[in-house]
Amino acid sequence: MTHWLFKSEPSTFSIDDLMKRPKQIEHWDGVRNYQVRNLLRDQIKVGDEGFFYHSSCTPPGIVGIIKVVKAGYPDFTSWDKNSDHFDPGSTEKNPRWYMVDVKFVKKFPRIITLDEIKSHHQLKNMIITHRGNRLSITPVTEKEWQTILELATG
DNA sequence: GCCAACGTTGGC
DNA sequence: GCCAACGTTGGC
Repeated sequence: MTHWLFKSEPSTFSIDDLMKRPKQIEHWDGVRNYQVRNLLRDQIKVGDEGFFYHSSCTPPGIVGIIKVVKAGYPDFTSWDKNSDHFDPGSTEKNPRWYMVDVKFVKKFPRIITLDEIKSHHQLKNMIITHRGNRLSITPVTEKEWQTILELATG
């Protein structure tokens, strides 16, 4: 099983929003980056777990865990003219963008802030700490996964 | 196929 | 609100 980090702006979609969804499941739509599209289509599998990261907020950081419950399938918002994520180059017959379904697993008792990640010797190389990183989903190593779990749950 | 311009992301 | 980073676009 691979671990991932899913980044979202809480003003758009937060872990609390996910908790309130029916069955606590939501599709992770709107990815419009080819590297991340490839991850969604080819790499991210049912049963994979990921951290939920809040970005563009104060403070940014990891707030909990989610689980993949449906593997990559076409992102239908891409051919919805009324969607913010509409892409005329993507059609139902020839989809360009993919998404997965994720389910809420747990919310941490405290946020693991980006500051804390950057200053931790075992976490400071996480992709999330890289300046200018624009990938909204990134792989997390086993070591990083375990280290953060320990920080979050003591 | 190069590369400058442009748009977006996201921390600060 | 600024700006660095970097992916994407489009002219050539």
